[in-house]
Amino acid sequence: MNNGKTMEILMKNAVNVFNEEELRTKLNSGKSLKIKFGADPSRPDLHLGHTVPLRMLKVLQQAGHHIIFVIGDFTGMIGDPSGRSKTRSQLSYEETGKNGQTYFEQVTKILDPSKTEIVYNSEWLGKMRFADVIELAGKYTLARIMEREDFSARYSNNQPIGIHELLYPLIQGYDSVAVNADIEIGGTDQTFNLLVGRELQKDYGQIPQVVMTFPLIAGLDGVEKMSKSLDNYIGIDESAEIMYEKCMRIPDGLLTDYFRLTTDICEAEYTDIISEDIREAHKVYARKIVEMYHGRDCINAAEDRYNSIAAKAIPDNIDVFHIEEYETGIIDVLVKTGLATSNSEARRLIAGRGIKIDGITVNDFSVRLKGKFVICRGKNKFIEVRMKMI
RNA sequence: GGAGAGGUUCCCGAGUGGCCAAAGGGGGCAGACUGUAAAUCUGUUAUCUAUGAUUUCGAUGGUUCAAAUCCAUCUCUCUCCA
Repeated sequence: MNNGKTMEILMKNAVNVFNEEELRTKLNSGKSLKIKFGADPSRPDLHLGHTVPLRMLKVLQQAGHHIIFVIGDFTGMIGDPSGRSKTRSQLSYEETGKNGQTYFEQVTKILDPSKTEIVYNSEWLGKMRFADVIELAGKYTLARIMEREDFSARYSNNQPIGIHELLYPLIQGYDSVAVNADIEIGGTDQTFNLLVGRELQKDYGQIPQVVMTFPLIAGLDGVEKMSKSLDNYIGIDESAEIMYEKCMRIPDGLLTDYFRLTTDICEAEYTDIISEDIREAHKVYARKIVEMYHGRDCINAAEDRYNSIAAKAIPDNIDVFHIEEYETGIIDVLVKTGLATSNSEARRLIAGRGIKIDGITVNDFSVRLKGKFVICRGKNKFIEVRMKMI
């Protein structure tokens, strides 16, 4: 891939580039550049939202550049106390190491492992003495930190701001100094932090990194950004069937963004399908995503399963749950299989006509069950139960 | 160091002695409609051996026939002043 093409793809997707001229110069220098990308160490469960910048990293990789993943294990080990009641679980060295490994396995579904390096920021942050921290803190001013909108908003609303929180941008920015990054990539929510890195590099006598930010995609709820904790995500580790199903649930208005930011399908092609038949467009997207993360061979099975559920039929390969009893009540079965979390919830679901056995709605709490049957909650949770046979 | 405001069920937030398992909203779940979308409407959202019982309103103890509500102590959080 030539530099012009690389530049074009980056510019097309980036929200902001600081700044474009520097980027062009660096790309044309002929050097293999160091591209920094920061990663949260706590939960290495990547979803499609993460793939937006990852795909840009791939483009850079294909142009011969070197990716450095900085795992923020140092901050992970301190634990961020801003969550109030819960003290965030502190991660051990083994855990962060393991998470890093998992992370690597997931990102290499997209990236070339031979050009991808993982480093942990505890390597340098852990060695800093207090004097070093003071020196770092002295490079920035309160006024500049307060430029960050969330800080200033919290301040004017009399919300607490921890001193360590003020330091976070500096800590993260220092990572850029430590790895001497040429370019840093991140989501638009990281803009401020990335720019701090750029400023700090100047202070430490380095050539400042080019900062590029990319859009965050909204999750399946259509409002919030995609995130695991909001449960509105499509995980790249999820099964082909689940992926397909979730893709079909993407709100119509967001499909264009999903196509643009998470696939290679060209603009003309997807805009055509979307304007013609939005339903078909979802299918095209779902197939593409399954293909990307599970391979072409998995597409048909995932699609068939989806269609059979949509037709209100029971899918072929559903989870089987064994109960070591000959006979028991419906409520017991719901709780044992995890379809309900308590007897009360089980009763509620039955009262609300949300439970079916072999396709027939249950309307009596006292139903006794035995043998083999398929039980479902709502429209898409199915479990085949096999009781002990006589 | 001083002054003040707070801690309510998944979240936000009402509730100042019985009608409180606790308003309202959000979110979740289920139903209708549909394209397993969105929007809309409905129901539901502590637990249990279930027309009843048990536990829940930061913690512990107390007052009372009766406490989320009153008192004491403790604890945590936030704001302001110095």
